[in-house]
Order: sequence, then structure tokens, then C-alpha cells
Amino acid sequence: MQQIAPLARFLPYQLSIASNAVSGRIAQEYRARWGLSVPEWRVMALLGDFGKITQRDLTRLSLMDKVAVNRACKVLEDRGLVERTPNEQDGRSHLLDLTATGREMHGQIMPLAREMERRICDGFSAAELDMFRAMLDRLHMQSEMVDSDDIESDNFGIG
Amino acid sequence: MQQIAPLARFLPYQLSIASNAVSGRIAQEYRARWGLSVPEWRVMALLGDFGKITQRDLTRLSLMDKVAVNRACKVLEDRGLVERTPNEQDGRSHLLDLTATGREMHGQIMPLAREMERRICDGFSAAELDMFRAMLDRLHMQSEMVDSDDIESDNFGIG
DNA sequence: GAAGGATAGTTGCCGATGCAACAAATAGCT
DNA sequence: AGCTATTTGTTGCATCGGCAACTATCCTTC
Repeated sequence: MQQIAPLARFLPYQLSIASNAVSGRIAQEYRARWGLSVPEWRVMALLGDFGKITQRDLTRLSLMDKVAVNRACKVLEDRGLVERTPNEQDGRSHLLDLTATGREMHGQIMPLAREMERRICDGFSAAELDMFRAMLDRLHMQSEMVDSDDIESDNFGIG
Repeated sequence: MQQIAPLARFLPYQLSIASNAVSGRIAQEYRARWGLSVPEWRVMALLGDFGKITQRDLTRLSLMDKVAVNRACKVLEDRGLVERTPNEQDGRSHLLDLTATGREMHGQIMPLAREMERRICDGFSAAELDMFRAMLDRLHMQSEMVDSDDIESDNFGIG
């Protein structure tokens, strides 16, 4: 058991456990302080920035599943943090926005988010973080471009 | 909707969606080709490298929950890819290892893993990837060191 | 060697997440 | 206008993953 597992150098794995650790730590904080789940927190963050938008807009902005957005909105509405008004341009959807209570909570939530981000990233320069973000975005893109058939045909590059 | 959402610059969020995209893409591949879940794949990778070890060892090496390891082992055993032999040093546990069939599958799985990693990381230098891995590990560590009470006491650093 | 505590593995349960199917409304085509 | 396809939001269902509780075995201490 002295040997370092190759798994520990498999980048998708390292990415996964780092992401789980960071997200888990932040989720724990929001749950403990305000009883908010991650999707709920994301919706509040977006509504605070964008004001009256639809669930569809929230889905696109958050990159979450529309069902996750819908459930988060429902919970927030039941808690009186978010309100819906009819959308006169489109009868299928509603316009969502923070209530006064929701706006007040948003004012506490965002500073905590920034502070936790700052602490988690403590010790890295702005340039390092920018490069890190750029790499994340590119890995994200490139993972979606990998073509299965392509891999199949060359026998994993070992044939 | 022209504005770039601040959420898109929130590092834990970027980390989360990048990780989900990468893991999801790879998980899809393993599911389609061999019907393996991510935990099952990880167990096979570790058994291929370490040979006869216990579930406890697998839990430590994989950083997964012991329940996840147990369920993965059970599925792999039922599929005839993994076998248990009694552990003479400790009657509570068994020694797990790949069967001949499992070893054959392992021989196909690992090249695919490396090839997908290579394609997802295509365009980055070894130095960039090393730095990226180091940052992942450090973010992981630092997220676990953030102290709630500490944040509480300074009112999120906003006075 | 018996008792108490620790550890390995297992099971059940609950919450989170995602997809498929659906209803309501809109948009496009003729 | 009327028919069809698309889009938005919603519900139900299956799955996944983690935690708590439990059993069996081991270790320590007396």
C-alpha cells in the first residue's frame, strides 16, 4: 500500500474529488445557515443579478436541468423569498424575482459566497486563477467534443 | 440577458460544471461499452494495479464511501469480474482481485481511460497539466480547512 | 479469558438528481 | 382560420450516493 495509485493521477478523477470537496463544503455552509440547497442558492444568486426572468432563462444561465430550476423556484416561492408574476409576452411562463425578504437574504448570501471563494483560493494569484478558469472551461468543452466512434476505430490508439 | 452572469465567474461553480461535464462524458462511455458505473470502474482500475486487497484498502485508495465500494464490489463479483478469497489475517474482510475475465476487461478499460484523458486534455502541455493538478489538490485541501466560525466572526469581511 | 471499545463489512433509508412523459401555450405553415 | 411542431413548465419514476444503524470480528486491558 506504499505505491501511489495511478488513479490518483487520472485527471478526471482528481477533478471530481476536488469539485466534490469544494462544492460539499460550500453546500454545507448554505444548508447550515439558511437551509438552502445548491440549486436554490444558484437561483437566488441569478435572480439577484438579473431581476425579472423566466425559468427558461434561469435554466440557460445556470446550466442546470430545468427540473432542478423548477424545484428550486418552488421551494423559494413557498418560503416567500421569490415571487412569480404572469408573463404578458408568453402565457406559458412566469417572471420570477426576489421578494423584499429574498433580497435581504441575497445581501447576506453573496458576501459569504465571495468570502468562501476567497478563502478557498487563498494563496493563488489572479493570473493563476484566470488560467485555472480558462483550463476548466476548455476541459469542459473538449470533453463534449470527444467522439466515441473515433476512439472505437483506432482501437484506443494502441492498435 | 446580454450580461455575463457573475455566477459564471464563481470558481466553485465553474469547477462543478466542468467536473460534471468531464465525468459525465466518461461515465457515459463506460456505461455504453461495458455497463460499468463510475465506482465500478474505479474499483477495477485499482484492483488491476494493486491485486489482492480488501474493501477497506479500496476505500482508502479511491476516497469513495465504503458503501459505494461495497456495492461496486458486489456487482463486479456477481458479473464474474472480481472474486473474493478469505483473508487469513482478518476474518472480517476478504481479499479481492480480478478474475481472468476481469483482467481481460481491465486490459481494455485502461487504454480507453488514458485515451479519453488524452483527448480531453489535448492542447495542454505537461507543465500546464501538472500545475492544474497541483491547484486541484490545493483547492481540495483548502476547502476542507475553511472554518465556519471564523467567517461568522468577521461578518464575511464586510464590516 | 472476559468485557469494552474499535474496525470491516452490510443493509436500510432518505435526499438529491436526471430523464421521459405530459399539459398548456405559442409559432409556423398552408 | 386550422393543423402541426416546438417550447415552457410540471409531474412521476428510476437511479445514485451518502449517512446511520447493525452484525461480525478483532484488539486491548484487566
